[in-house]
Amino acid sequence: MSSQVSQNPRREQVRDRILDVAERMFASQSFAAVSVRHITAEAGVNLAAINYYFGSKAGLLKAVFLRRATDLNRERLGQLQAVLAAHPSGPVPLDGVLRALVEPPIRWMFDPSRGHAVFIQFLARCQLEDEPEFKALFYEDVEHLRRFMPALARALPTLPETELYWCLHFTLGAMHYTFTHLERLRFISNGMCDIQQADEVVARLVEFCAAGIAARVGGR
Amino acid sequence: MSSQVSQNPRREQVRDRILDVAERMFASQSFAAVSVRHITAEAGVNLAAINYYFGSKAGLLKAVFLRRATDLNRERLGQLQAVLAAHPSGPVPLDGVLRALVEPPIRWMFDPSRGHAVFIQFLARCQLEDEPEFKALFYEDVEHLRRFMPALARALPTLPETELYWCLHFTLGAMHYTFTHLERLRFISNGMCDIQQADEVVARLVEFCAAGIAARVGGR
DNA sequence: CAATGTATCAAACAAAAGTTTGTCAGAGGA
DNA sequence: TCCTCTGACAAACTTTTGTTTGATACATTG
Repeated sequence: MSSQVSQNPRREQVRDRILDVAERMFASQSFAAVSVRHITAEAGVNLAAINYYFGSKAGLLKAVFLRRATDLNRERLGQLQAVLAAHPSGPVPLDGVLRALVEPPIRWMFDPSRGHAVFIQFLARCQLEDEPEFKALFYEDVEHLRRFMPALARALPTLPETELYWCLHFTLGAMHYTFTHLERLRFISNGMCDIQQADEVVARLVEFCAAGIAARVGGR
Repeated sequence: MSSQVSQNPRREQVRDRILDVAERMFASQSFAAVSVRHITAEAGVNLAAINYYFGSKAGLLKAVFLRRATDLNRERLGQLQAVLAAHPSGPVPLDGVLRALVEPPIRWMFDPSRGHAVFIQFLARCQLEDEPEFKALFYEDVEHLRRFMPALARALPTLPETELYWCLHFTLGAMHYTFTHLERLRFISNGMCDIQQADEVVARLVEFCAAGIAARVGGR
């Protein structure tokens, strides 16, 4: 195991291998439950490598987050801009806005290539970490959700701002739960809800939330 | 600190104090992140007390769970039975079924007395613990959710079973997220969504989910 | 009163944790 | 060739972890 480590002359390889393993472990276990010894052992690198490359265990978590968070937010906002651009004036379809919010992460979730699927679960789990250092990291990430508020306001011109926030909240909830508890849905339904296609999940999610929001508009 | 510990002749007092502190700490931090030393220090009891009363740290978590989980499930199922009994034949109102599902925990969440509010967050967080010993504990708890399926079927006779599971899933998601991320809703809305009343949250949640489910029935 | 069992305590235990250190091999530049 | 810098390594470091151990005080029971 230790003899075949040095067969790769590439420099970045060790760093990326650590990030991949850490991403996977932090996705299924809490920060405190994962030890740097487990990560380095599974990655086949030296124990000191994490402190060498990332300064500390906390630095590693940050690096795992930052490696992909920017890309995900870019996808979301790009899709949002596309919807807004398609409707330059007047109302924007609610479906489109919601889709821009939930489709990119759901697609990542079902993406077998690279660690995209794992990252989504990592993201969902790490939001619950309580250490202030991490909270600040994820609160920065919340900022990009604020960009969806003007779009929602354009899709629902009659709804007061407070209502919009509640709609966003419930939508994020249904999405978030899909990240973390999809396995449980499969279990509780005795395998009936065995989902392989991202499109189907996105369609269900968007339809559910759009209807829930529409009820606020009409049934006031 | 240690001199005023023995002022209470009651036996159960130490046990309950440990449970209260552990419930609170496990609600805001992961299992691995909380040490028995932190718990016992905060509870003002001896370090060995946890192993004495609960056998192990894992046993303590189980005890925290079992202390209130039964009561919560009883409330839920009681409310469900009341709705079903009020409509002995024919269709059951969807609102009532959903309300039986989400109202008890949301009420607990806003209950200032005892540790009810903390327990709900404890419950939400611990569902993500990965150790098989705990997973089994919470999968038992999933069983009582299955009791809601016949009721949902009576409320939505035309919907296939798979659809019912999805509706249950999204509803649990919106509810669950309210448990864990209510603080974030307050933050992202700049305090506009400053909720104090359980009734309002329940009403919003039930309305949102009922409409989302109704869309599946009508817009097929 | 004597005996028993329970609850609490300080102390120690072994294991695991994150981090630091010093050394060595090798590539690249002067 | 010599020097320098980077990366990888084993080893040790200091805390902290969960758990166990006896000893002691006290209430209850015989």
